[in-house]
Amino acid sequence: MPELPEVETIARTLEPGVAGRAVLRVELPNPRSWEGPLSPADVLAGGPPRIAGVGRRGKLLLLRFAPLAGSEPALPEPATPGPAWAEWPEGPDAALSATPDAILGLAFHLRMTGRLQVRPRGEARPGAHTRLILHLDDGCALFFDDTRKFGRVRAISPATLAAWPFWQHLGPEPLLVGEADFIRAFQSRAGSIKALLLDQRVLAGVGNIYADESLFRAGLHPAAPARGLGPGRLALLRRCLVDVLEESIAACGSSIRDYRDANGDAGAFQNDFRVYGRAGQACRNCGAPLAKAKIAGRSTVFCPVCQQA
DNA sequence: TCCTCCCTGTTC
DNA sequence: GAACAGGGAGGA
Repeated sequence: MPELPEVETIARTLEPGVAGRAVLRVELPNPRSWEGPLSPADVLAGGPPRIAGVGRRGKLLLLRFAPLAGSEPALPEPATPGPAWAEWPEGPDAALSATPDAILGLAFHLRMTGRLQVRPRGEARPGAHTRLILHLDDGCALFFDDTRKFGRVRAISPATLAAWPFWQHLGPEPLLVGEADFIRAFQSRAGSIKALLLDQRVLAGVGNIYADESLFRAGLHPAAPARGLGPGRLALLRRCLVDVLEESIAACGSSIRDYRDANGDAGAFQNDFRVYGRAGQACRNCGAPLAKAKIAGRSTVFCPVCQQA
């Protein structure tokens, strides 16, 4: 279940193997994993695109193409080094002023079980769960595998990004949003605090794991109406969410069962979970047994003593 | 605003 | 052999 820290880790580990490579051929063993108005053929229509880098926006992993020779730069270079578009002040939307039909790259949503991995020459045969293969000019191939077929990939251009509601409605990055904007976003909507944390229009990149972990750290009951929370408690939630996301990124993410980074390595943050997956076990803070309930349509683990509405 | 569906491997 | 996991689309 790649959430923000896992996608960030995949982006960072994937970049060395693909940056500077050209995509010679796109193989699509499972067409249902491809979505959007642009086809794989559109990606190659202007000649083999060259991969400039790997980024992230929310839970989307972005394979960024270099501009074609002779055309306007489709995307500006990130203002800060590193693969994350999230750390890019003006964001990829700055490219909307560029050629509207230029292929900017590919956007992957890994959902539950999606994996990205570069395989060396000779190992480029699709497996049972391979959904997409990008054949690169060094003989290697980038594999998109996804056992549960929930993951999706699409080609993006300025025009299709502008017409993609999910992209247009994505909320701010949790690691970048300021305290005042965070508080405003949560106070302006109805619903439980957990439902809002999971809503990608409020914040981009938080899933079930980091919602539960940040709520525990902030001492907030997941079913608490967000509107009833004062600015102080929301400010604390933001601090706890930033902490847990940064700790997880430092640990290369959480591996429940499926998640691996682009090198095939597991993360380590699952060892630091305080509530997720620990229903019935003792609260690390007070010793009470952790409760489990379905909140916002997701299984939710929390401490009924430490977390209050 | 909440429910169902999509998927399949794992667990009960 | 059923329940469960879960992000987002789409419908009630």
